[in-house]
Formats: sequence, C-alpha cells, structure tokens
Amino acid sequence: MKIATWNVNSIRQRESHVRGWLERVQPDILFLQEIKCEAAQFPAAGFEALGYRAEIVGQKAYNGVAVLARVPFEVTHRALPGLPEDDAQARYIEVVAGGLTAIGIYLPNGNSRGEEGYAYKLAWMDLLAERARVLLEADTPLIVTGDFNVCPTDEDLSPGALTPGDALLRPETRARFRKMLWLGMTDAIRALHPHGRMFTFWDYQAAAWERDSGLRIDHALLSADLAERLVSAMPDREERNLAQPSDHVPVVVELA
DNA sequence: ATGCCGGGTCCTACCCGA
Repeated sequence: MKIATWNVNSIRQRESHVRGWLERVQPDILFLQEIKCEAAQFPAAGFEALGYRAEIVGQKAYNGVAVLARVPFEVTHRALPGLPEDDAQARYIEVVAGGLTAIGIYLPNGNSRGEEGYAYKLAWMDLLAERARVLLEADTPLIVTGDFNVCPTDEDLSPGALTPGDALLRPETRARFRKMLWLGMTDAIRALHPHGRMFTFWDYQAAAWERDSGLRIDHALLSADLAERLVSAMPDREERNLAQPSDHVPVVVELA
C-alpha cells in the first residue's frame, strides 16, 4: 500500500502536475495540502478520470486539504478534534481505508501574527498529539502525514535556510513533534534514512532549489504496527525539476 | 533577515508562505 502527501501550493495551479504524478507513481492514497480553494473549485473530475475519488476540506484563498484515493475510504473527521467550533481554518482530514486510519494535516506555520500566531501552532500540535494518543490507546493502525511545518532536528534544514527563532525549529515546536514520537510513533523517513538530506521543501526565492537549500517539513508518522510493515519512505525530488513546480515535493510511504 | 518567488484576492496593491 502506497500512501503519499503533497503540499501543492494551489490545486488549480497544479492540477496537471498532480495528474501526471498519480499516473507515474500510482499511490493508493494521496493527501493534499494548501489547495487554496473551496470544495466547489476543486478539479475533482480530472482525478476521478484516473480512478481517484476526492474528498475536500476547502477554504477560500488559504489552507485547504483534500484526499485522493483509488481504494475505498470513508471520511471520519473534517476538523481536528478539540478545536473550537468557530475555527474556520481548513487543515485536517481523517479517513479510514484499507484497515487503517490515515490523518492528513496542514499544520499552522506559526511565523505570522506574532506570538498569538505561534501560540495557535502550539495549541494545534497539543490537540494533534492528543488525537493520536486516543487512537493509539485503542490500538488503531495509524498514519499521520502531511505538512507539519516542523524541522525536527538541525539535520532537517540547510544552514541558513531559516533564521534562529523561526517557528519551524523553536524548541517548543520540536518538543511537541517529539511528543508524538514518545507516544510510540515512528518518523517513516528517518527510520529508513537516519541521517543526511531528506528535504521536502525549497523556497522559490534565492535559487534555493539550485543550491539545495531546503527543509524537511513534510512527514509521515506511523503507529508501531504500521512501522513493522514499512518498506520505503522518500521525498520525490523529481517533481521539483518540472516547470512551475510546487515549493514542496511529494513524500511517499510504502507499507507491505 | 526579510519579502529576492509565486500563490491568493474586494483587480491591483497588498497579504501570506517557511
């Protein structure tokens, strides 16, 4: 089973990229982030023609997540459990498919709106860990994947790619990421590639791609039973060489 | 150490991303 995640930076700008990628890689499930549109604007028909059903948690202009799957699935949550009812940010989708629970996230960046914006990120991470804890306690086979907006360690960014104190690497951010690992979850990429550059994002500016000045911020965390089935986990750097790419590349996890 | 790029939107100057 192949499960993938991709921050596409607008699905309307990236429909042909995603279609081409689905045909090339043929994942069973693909989570999308930053679709940047409401459900009505999502080009679902183009993916259905390839055998993928779409479910969308949309929002005008900002954020927005979706899932495309060629296996049967059911959406169980369209918002992170525990968030206030009036929180309108589209950042979470949870599905049940193929005997497992899969959560796709677009975790808040935390660099805008000052300390209030950062507090929102930390609160979001606390609630995500709590959601994972509840599911793991019930022995649910679980994958949490998406754009975490977290560089877990100093090996996960190029020197100088971020300023000290950036919300993606502050100690409080990293501690909350580790909290999910302490729950018993496995960072799929680092389980198979413990060291070295495994970047998933390169800024459009300052020739970041050409200099390989990147970040590892898109992740897949696995419950113990899924980690035992882990075959491969890798960012797909090929996509960053195409014309008009997203600033993120897909990450693909394969389970036996 | 922002705003060099590239999305978005009250359509066009400005907000946001990481």
